[in-house]
Amino acid sequence: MAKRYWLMKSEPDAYGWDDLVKEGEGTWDGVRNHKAANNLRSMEKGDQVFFYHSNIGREIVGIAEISVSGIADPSDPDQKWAAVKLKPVRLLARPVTLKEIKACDALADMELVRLSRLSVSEISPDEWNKILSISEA
DNA sequence: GCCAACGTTGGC
DNA sequence: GCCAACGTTGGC
Repeated sequence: MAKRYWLMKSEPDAYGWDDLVKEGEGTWDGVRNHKAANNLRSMEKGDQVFFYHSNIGREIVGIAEISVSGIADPSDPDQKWAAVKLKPVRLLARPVTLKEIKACDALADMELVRLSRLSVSEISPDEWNKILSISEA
């Protein structure tokens, strides 16, 4: 399957970009929302992920890549929920804030904006490239 | 199976 | 700290 793009949110207090870099590889578990879990199940090794900091910063800070997909959530005793592992790729040239995303017509109906509580959402290649171009502008 | 009440998340 | 959006729960 073609490479896909995702956006994952985390509160930096709980698990931020710095933690991911420190560990080298992070497990994305603890997701207890069906829509988000479906997205996790759709991910494949090599997919690219924007790492978004919610609450503190409210900005996309870096790019990560799925390193292991389709595993069971280790924090779930029933092993019903999905999880993936991901590795940091690089920081963005500069963070792209939620404000900038909302201000951009091409990005205004991203799931991030429409469903602010969804912790894992899919991003179209166009949206991905647009965000990259904002960060490098 | 419907719907109101409640809890949680996250932006402001 | 407040409020809106959404998911879940529980009564019927």
